[in-house]
Amino acid sequence: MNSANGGGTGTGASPAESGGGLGGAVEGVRGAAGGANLLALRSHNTALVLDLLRTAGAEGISRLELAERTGLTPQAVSKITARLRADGLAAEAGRRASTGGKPRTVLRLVPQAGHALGVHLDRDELRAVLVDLVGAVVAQRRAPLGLGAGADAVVEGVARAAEELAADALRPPDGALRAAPTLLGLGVALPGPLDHARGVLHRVTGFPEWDGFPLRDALARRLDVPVVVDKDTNAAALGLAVAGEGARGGAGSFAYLHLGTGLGAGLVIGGGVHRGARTGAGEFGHQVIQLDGPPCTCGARGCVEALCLGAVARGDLDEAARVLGAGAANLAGLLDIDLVLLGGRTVAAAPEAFVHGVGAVLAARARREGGQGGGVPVRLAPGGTRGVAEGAAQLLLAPLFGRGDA
Amino acid sequence: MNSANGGGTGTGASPAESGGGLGGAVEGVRGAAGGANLLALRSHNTALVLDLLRTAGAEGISRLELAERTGLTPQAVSKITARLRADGLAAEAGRRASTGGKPRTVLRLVPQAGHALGVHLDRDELRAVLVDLVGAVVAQRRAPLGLGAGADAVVEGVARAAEELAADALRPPDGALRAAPTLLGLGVALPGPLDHARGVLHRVTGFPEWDGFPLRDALARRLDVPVVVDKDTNAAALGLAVAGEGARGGAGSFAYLHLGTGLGAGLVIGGGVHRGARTGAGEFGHQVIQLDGPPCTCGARGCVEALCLGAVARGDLDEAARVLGAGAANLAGLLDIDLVLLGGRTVAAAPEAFVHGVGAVLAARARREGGQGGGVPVRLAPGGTRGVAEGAAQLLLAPLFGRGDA
DNA sequence: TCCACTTTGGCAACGCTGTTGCCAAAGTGC
DNA sequence: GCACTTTGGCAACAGCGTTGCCAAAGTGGA
Repeated sequence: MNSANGGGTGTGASPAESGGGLGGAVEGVRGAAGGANLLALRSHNTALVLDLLRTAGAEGISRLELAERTGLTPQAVSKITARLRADGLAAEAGRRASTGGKPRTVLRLVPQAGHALGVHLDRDELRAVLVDLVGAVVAQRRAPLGLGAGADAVVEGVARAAEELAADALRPPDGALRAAPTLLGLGVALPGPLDHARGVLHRVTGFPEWDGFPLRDALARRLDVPVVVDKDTNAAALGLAVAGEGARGGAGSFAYLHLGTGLGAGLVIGGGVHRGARTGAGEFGHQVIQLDGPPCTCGARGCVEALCLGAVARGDLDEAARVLGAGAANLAGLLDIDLVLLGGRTVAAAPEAFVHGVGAVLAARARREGGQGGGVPVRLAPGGTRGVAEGAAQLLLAPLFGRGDA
Repeated sequence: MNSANGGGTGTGASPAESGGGLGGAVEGVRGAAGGANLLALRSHNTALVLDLLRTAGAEGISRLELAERTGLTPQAVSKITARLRADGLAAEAGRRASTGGKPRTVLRLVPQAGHALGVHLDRDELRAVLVDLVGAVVAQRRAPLGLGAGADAVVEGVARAAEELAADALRPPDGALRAAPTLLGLGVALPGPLDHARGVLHRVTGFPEWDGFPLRDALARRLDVPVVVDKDTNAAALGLAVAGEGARGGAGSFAYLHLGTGLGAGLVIGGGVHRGARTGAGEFGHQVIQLDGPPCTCGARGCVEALCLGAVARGDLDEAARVLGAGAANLAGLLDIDLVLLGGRTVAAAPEAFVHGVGAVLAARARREGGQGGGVPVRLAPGGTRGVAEGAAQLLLAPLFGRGDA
């Protein structure tokens, strides 16, 4: 309910013409400062139903089950789903076995009703995907990337990859992106802190010329579609949240810890990504866990990142995992999260060592506290780096399903 | 929007008879799992208006200003405020200067329209307050407390203090608490982890006999009013949030760090207290910031609490502040909060040393990050320990103003 | 084969929400 | 004293979820 910016998908570009009935059906038009009108009510309930339809996946879900899960009356669900069917977002898909009366009709989401582009800008590579409404990858592309080649070149590279993907998979009549009626927009994930709300980069590690570059507006102007930018760890976390990790009842909270050439985190609280006041939350790597410890690249001493990567460089994976676990335990204690997911190249190189090592620290902490249940579970994040581009695309899909900023 | 329990004030006791129009007017009856109906819509908007009325305080606020701030139409605000006036919750209070037309009528909250009891159980003392709708203390009481005297004695002591306060200040006809039509309930704050949702204590430091005691239900049965229990740090943080600390536009987020005989934190995110999945969030004191450091009472090594209190014991306040600052910087980086507030007896003994020391660490961190604005501000929490009982009372008032669990 | 029963889910009427159009009330300023 | 501006209530309205009712579509026993 507390969404300061109007939904998170706003850009400087012109508003969508609500073509095809998708944009207009679910666009949460909420009052400037929290006041909710009937449109907002409808949007909220529609998003809730859509989210359940998405979670149900291919096997679908019945109207009555939707009513139970949402708390709405069956008749309200019928009206909402009728609207969704009319808009092409949902469809009937067979029926359940009877329990003595008329069998329940099963509804499912129509994946082709909406698409989103996601781009992951890494240090040396660009990875772009086109996903449908359920998050399945429809098409993908890779290209080498030189962040040092200047803003115009990178923007052009991203735009061209996006256009090619959309042209291949959506076959628009005249080649313009906007002509594809189901394209919701483009999400971009990249390393380093940035202003998610305004779409402006702060610091791209190693490339100071990017400081303050308004990437979102530049891409929105170039492509004429809504654009959202976010940190790579946030995109990865969002992708994991949508994929069902820690989504127990849709209100799960977990931390995704990414250990690659750096160490960052994405926090999911209550089903949505927590970005904080200045969208700078998740600065996990420069958490100090060793006062006056070895110097870190950030200028401080004893950061988890420095200690952990130092241990990795020495080949001491047990120590690396222990250090990472200490940071994870601090995080788990502060936020009382449900789950810790580990990812990134360094973790992928020795998954068991990290999962076990971090898990051991968290289990020890739980025992000290009078352990009920054995502590916060630790798992390997499925998908690896592959998921970042998909998570970036989810930045556009999330608002449809009521997963705005927490 | 994600409130698993129905509003946070539910108890095992019978529901309020909605007498006087206060209970029925604002009780957020939301669907079981997020589905919102018209009643929920009304509750939401009413709470929003009440919150703005409370924030406006004695000087009041006009209908049009309410409309601007909420995003609702003036007519909707008129309807809502008419209902509030009919229920006795709001009243007209003069008018503004004219700007060329009819002057605006100023509305204000009627403080006497509602009351809540708050009790702070400390190690050796019980402190109870009765506050009105705006949070002003109407009456208060102190009593010695022996947590070792057994559950029945403590429950009886709390109940008696509550009854005396209510009898003195509310003058109920027959001495029964329920007879006081404006009493919303009782909030209890005490140290140590507990289950806020169920009202069950986990561990009260030094008194293992309290483990698992269902304090909320015991008090609710004894007094026959709604009861909410919470950690003392959460209550203090809630009290500070209501008092306007960090409430820039009602969506502020800050951390309250309490340094007394222990070290704990209360987190306010988006105007509401963040408690986490198992209501165990805010475990700040046992954050490890010195791997393999000196042993802590919790069994781990290098906890902030151990390091900080150790430095205090040595008389090295600069080091204590530096250590506390390191923990605060970790927290600020993870959550990207707006403000850090310091409180507790140990801080109160040397406020400047801690405020400056912690502030220096946060400022240094901001400089390393390319400082825009000088880092997260650090201030002394006003009110000191006095605020905990008032914050406990706010546990009952918060739902009226839309400040449920974040 | 028929019929009673159960369960689903649409139709219609309804209550209540915020919204819109209109206008009386209450000021200012020339 | 009159034109103008601004506030805020009244009445009609569209749209939300809700309720009452009933047709549709199954099962299961006679």
